[in-house]
Amino acid sequence: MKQIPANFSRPDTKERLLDAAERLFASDGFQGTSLRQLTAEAKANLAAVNYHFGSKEALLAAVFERRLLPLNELRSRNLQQLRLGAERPTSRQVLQAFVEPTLAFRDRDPGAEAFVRLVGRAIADPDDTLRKIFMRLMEPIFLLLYETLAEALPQLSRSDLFWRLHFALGALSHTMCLAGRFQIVPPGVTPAADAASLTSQVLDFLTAGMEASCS
Amino acid sequence: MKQIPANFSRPDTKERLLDAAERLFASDGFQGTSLRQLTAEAKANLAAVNYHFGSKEALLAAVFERRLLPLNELRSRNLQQLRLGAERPTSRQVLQAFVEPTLAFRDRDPGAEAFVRLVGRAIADPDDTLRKIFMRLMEPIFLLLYETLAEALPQLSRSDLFWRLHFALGALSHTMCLAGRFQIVPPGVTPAADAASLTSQVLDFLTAGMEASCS
DNA sequence: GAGCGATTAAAACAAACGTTTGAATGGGCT
DNA sequence: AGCCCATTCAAACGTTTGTTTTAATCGCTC
Repeated sequence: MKQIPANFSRPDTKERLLDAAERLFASDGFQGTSLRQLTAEAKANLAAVNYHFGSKEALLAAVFERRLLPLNELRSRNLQQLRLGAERPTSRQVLQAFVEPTLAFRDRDPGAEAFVRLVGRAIADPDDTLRKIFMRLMEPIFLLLYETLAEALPQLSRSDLFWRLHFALGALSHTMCLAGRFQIVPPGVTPAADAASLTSQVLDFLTAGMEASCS
Repeated sequence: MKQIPANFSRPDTKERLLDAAERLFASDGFQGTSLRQLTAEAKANLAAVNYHFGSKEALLAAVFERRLLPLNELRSRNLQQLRLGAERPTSRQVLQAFVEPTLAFRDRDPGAEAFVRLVGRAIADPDDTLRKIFMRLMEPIFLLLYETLAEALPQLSRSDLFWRLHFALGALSHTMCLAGRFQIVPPGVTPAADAASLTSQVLDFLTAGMEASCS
């Protein structure tokens, strides 16, 4: 016999599913997260995913869109402002416009950290579905970032810039993915990881790398 | 009725399984690769995996050990030589000792490219099993790399160096993972990807980043 | 030829999976 | 009260999965 709770329908079911999905996709991956696990964590019924989102894949897309669209909106605004400025932007300014909102995003609410981890890993995820969703959402901002950096670094060929941007994105993605969790820590190392000092450190590294002279 | 081929037992079954596993784990991930898919590609029977390796997980470990142990041996020798030298190594020399064999590895045989992709992704793989195998095998060389860099960059605090090493490994991993395959290419970009010029480019970037002054 | 051990095969097992189905529930409206 | 629609529920469906089981095959040795 079916068990139906006293307060049958809850208006926040969709949100609970998104929150649980965000956490579990970040920690266990898309394939490593079953819908039964996910709906248990969300205190929802298994069929709720198909009802609200249509499929597991569509839920994944919704998880990404929920936060990545606003984040990219913010990044895009930052970059557009630099391009409209009176002076040519420096590479540090461009990178900062992209990196700062990204790393600061982590502290906005409890779920955001999981999201940052998920996005940090997305670029290299073995799952085609996940990687394709991510790339679709990232293409416009990637191209804008690339073109804005090209303005800042006119001495670099487009292909060299392309490679360097990938090195930079690799470094940033790894940083996001780590989220201050280290499995191997050498003696004498106590890595601090507040967003502001981490941002400063990664910008030092990336700016120097982008501006390096060719050998 | 069982179908038994004329030449019943083949001495290379184990190797074919390892090769197929390497390719499929690299392209589809550990979880995304089924044993049926894998044994079909290896032209072996489903039970062969359990017979020769004991489990899917043990096969994964064997795939990693087959190439990563010799690669790390080579990296380790390179680094040890630098530490035994008369002069303090430069950060570029240290990074080169680590990066060069890694990117050059790709060209040694047809399967090695898949392996490089697999390793490039391993650091951030959502699958715990895979990541743990990888980290177990990487811990000694990671610590050696860290300590050798500490010699090269005595002006950096150990914690700053730790972060920068992670930025560098993120950039390298992403490069390995990409393997010259790009989904988003801006107009006017024709990225060349031969190992030697790629190595030079990534070393320029990483060296500058490691040596950046703090802001 | 018989026995042995290594190797291979197909079938079987138990579990897990995303999706679908049909019924129940609750709130709003007439 | 009855109807409608949105939402939730448990069961069912068909498929897939890693592992195990049992028997057959082959080469070697005596």
